Amino acid sequence: MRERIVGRLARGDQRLTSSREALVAVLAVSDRPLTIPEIGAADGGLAVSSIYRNLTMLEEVGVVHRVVTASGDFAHYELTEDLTEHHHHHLVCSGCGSVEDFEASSQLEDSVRDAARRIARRSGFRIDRHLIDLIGLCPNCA
Amino acid sequence: MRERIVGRLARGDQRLTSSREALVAVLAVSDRPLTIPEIGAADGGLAVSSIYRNLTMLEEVGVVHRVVTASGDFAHYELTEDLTEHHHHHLVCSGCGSVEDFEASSQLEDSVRDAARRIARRSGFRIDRHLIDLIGLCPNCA
DNA sequence: CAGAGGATGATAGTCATTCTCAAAACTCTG
DNA sequence: CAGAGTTTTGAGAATGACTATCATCCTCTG
Ligand SMILES: [Zn+2]
Ligand SMILES: [Zn+2]
Ligand SMILES: [Zn+2]
Ligand SMILES: [Zn+2]
Repeated sequence: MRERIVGRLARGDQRLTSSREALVAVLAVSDRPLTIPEIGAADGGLAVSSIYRNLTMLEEVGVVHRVVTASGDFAHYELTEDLTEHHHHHLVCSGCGSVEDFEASSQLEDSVRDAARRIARRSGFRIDRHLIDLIGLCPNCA
Repeated sequence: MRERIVGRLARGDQRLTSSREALVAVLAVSDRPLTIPEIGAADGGLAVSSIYRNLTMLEEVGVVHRVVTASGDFAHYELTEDLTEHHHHHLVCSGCGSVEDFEASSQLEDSVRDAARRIARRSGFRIDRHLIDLIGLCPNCA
């Protein structure tokens, strides 16, 4: 895993500094996508501007994925699926903005892939990934 | 349709002014969600602040739905599905941010509803709606 | 017509995110 | 280890989508 991260960084002429390793470690330990404030709190002494700069760069080289749910709210970050090798989707609370992971049934995944193939043929889009969000209110907000 | 819009506005103590009717008309004619600049261009002489204010209000009373794809990019607006009576999903270009509509197969819709039921039971979330985006590059950007 | 309540639009404010740049921390050679 | 060259960091300024403000304008009712 560390291996592959170093590899992807190298492909973009970037190094795995201790700040970046700390960011990745925080995300690796969480079972859900985290916001910048959450990451900052977990990591401790890393400047906000550095968190943003490094996460943006880590996204460009394919180590990290940015999850946007509502505008004007903090984005959430997680490791990319091909690093964790765990394809999943999101359960989003429209009250507090929190995000949790869930795994879809293989029937659901198959249906989405079918749809993607069909739509790609018809529309001329090149489809790279899909996104399935279930949106509602978490126990706290309900 | 105009009927139902007036009804929803009234429920929120709001009237259907000519500005609001113009906004709704622009959205009703489009086959895809539009950004604020697009709506402004289509409508002509309506102040940007009024477009924002009215769309926000129309969203609160359930006439309009705001579609957020990337942060720092314009949101897109469309009429709510229970006004158009046309449940659909989105094909999003990660290059230029454009959004198109597509209709999912009933098999896909069934699978999502199943997943929602199962996840709701397990997690305690109250799930209100689902979102399926296919993300890739449009013919222009590819 | 007067007056009250709401709608409009120009502009100022907010806030997540990005940019800037000087200082600090590496890296590499000798 | 020194010291030059390069990269990264951090504090604060800048950006830009969006929201709040408020004086003015409309639209009703009586
Ligand atoms: Zn919540
Ligand atoms: Zn999936
Ligand atoms: Zn495009
Ligand atoms: Zn659906």
